[in-house]
Amino acid sequence: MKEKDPNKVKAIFEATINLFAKVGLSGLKMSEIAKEASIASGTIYIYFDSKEKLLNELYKDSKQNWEKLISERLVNKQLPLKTRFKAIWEEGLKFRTFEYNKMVFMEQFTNSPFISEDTKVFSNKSIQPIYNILNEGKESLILKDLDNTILLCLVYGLLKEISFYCQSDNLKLTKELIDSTFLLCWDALKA
Amino acid sequence: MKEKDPNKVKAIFEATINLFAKVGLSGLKMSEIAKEASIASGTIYIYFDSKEKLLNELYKDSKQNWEKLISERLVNKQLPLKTRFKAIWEEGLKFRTFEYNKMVFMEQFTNSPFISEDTKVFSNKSIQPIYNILNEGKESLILKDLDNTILLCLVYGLLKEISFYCQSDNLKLTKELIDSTFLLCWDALKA
Amino acid sequence: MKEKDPNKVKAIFEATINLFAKVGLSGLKMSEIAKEASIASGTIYIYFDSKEKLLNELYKDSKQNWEKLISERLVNKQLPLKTRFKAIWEEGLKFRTFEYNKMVFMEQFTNSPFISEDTKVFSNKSIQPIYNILNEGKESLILKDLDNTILLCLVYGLLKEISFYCQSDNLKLTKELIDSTFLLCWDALKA
Amino acid sequence: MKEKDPNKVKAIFEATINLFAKVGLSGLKMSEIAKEASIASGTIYIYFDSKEKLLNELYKDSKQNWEKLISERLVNKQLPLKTRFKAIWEEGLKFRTFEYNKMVFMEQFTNSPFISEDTKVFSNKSIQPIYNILNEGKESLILKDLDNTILLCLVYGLLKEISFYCQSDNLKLTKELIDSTFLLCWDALKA
DNA sequence: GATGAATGAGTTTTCATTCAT
DNA sequence: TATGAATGAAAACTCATTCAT
Repeated sequence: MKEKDPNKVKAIFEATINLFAKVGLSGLKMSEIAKEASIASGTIYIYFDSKEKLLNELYKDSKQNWEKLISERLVNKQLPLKTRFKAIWEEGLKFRTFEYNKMVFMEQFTNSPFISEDTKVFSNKSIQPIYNILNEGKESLILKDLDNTILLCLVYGLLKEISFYCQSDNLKLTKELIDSTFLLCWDALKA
Repeated sequence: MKEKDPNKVKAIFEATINLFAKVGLSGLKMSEIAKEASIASGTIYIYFDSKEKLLNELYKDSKQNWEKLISERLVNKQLPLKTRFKAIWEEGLKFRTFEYNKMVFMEQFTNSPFISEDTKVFSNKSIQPIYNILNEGKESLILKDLDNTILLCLVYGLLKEISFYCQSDNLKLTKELIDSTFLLCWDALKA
Repeated sequence: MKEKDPNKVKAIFEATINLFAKVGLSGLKMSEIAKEASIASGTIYIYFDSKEKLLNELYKDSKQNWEKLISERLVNKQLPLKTRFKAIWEEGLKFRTFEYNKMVFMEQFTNSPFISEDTKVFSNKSIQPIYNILNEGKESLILKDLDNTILLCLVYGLLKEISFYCQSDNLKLTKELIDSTFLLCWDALKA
Repeated sequence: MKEKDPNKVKAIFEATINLFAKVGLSGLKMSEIAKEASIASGTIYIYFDSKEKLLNELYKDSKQNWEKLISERLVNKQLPLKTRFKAIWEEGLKFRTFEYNKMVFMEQFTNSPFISEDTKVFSNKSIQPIYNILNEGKESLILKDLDNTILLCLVYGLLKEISFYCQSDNLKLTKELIDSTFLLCWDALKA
């Protein structure tokens, strides 16, 4: 990625995600991305060497956003675990609904021929903070003593599904929804 | 051979799913599918008019398998709700793990340029039986009185995530896993 | 062309001409010819080595039919030239209307990549008898003293056009039509 | 170059006709057309959606050229009918000889699998002006009182055949040829 | 001999990428 | 830098021909 107009990079990323939401990963065409970004197709190549590079950069960018959010939400250790967890839940649900297409892009991209070896080894620190809070909950006997992988499946699984229905307007992201879905989540996890 | 070989359709479907697992939807090439199915590329076109048709048929077939399973599991109304639900859970988890790639294919296909209008309106009776059991549980005050969409998000979300880790060998599909994940699920749903 | 069932050869020829009338030379497909002839596509290859061979054989066969007709019509030298010419005209018009598609096939085939060197040198004796009658007419000062090529253009040109409209039912091949078109032809040719 | 090159359409049309003259309709290949037009095969698809579209557009363009010529030649009503008719004859013969391949393309295309329903209903105003002059001639008792279809068969038939021999250099398009062929035509038509 | 599913070479068509403007 | 027409390698698709039955 060359250092040129940063707004254009952002525009290209946005156009790519918007298009992805419409046509999926397999439907993404450079010419269409350019059209969606209101630029010429050749212009994309000023910012990205290839389609593969563009998608990998977009993946990394999206992943960093998500990780940044998670880690930012985890600072305050003063509050009770349930309160902290709920804060993460709320933030996660909002973020995932708002950035739904980015998240789905990330998931599909991981299992596509576009992902480079380089990107595959890209940081996966997003899981660590959540791991920590789960460990803390298990140690203090608040949460079920199950493998973190299993507990995370519940949290992420519910998060993904709910955010899907929210972004497609089958569910409204209200305070009530956040509360009731967190209740489901918590009842499942608690010892 | 003079008669159209019914096994060939199956072989093509399997080859497509296998390849999909390796390269994703965007990486699927007719020539590669043919190679994977050990037939000539032209042969695919004897059974399917086009790539689009093939993928749509595969989608419908996969969906029907899933729906068939769900509805078959729901016959015996004698047993208590929790027992019946657990049976579905176990079966669903096994099926989804075993047919993991088909399930992911279905999800990605739904948001791809390949899906036809025809397929979009294809039956969605898979949800009905589960809806019924959820309604029954809510009426008898066993389950939380929440929107079915929300409750299904929990069930499906957990199912999807667990089966993902099972098929990738990060989790083993043992009796213990089935029990503990069902416990998570049930604790979440129960009133 | 192997010597097998001669009816099948005829059926294949007919099917080819019928199909040609519908889809033109470029639209001819071996599988469609087979279907039109109510046989399997492989069967065609028992009678003809290749598509090219089939078309070349059909061309030769069609050409021979036409030449046979012309020469048969020219035997009786007793009658006056105009009478003999009119007989040819009538016969030619009937034949061309009836065998319209064969004639058009022949014309298009001549200018196609299918025609073999072998067929190109195939006899062209069809013109000779007409040449003779034109020469006779010019010698006896009945017909215009113009190049035979030019005179033939008039005869064939009118013949082709009229037969086109007859076979497409825009003209009816009645005695009146034969008379009036022959009159046109004769008025043009006569000195 | 940033603007679509209007000459390119013309170049593609010309390449197609040139190639058609060599290999016929069934021998036309997009890659060969591109080579003949000295462009990349992909470039054709910037100007035409498909081979079918290209051929249909070429047909319409060719037809319009012919119609334009015919109608332009018919303006001056001052001159005697025979003079006007001869002018058309001369012009038609020259045009048809010069554009011989276009004319043959048009005829073969009409009976091919490429022609679209859209093109089938494409204007056929070329006949009208000639119809008018024939009607005028019949009313003033100069021409034979025969169906216009029949009279046109003679005119077009002769025109087609003569131009065929001219373009293939078996006849030379001299003043004498124009005169003698017109004489043939006129003798046929005149009452 | 007859069949028609299977084959794969040869087309058409797509689309990431280049490059003249 | 920005453009978008042009490119051509690669993918989808066709269809003459083969061959097991």
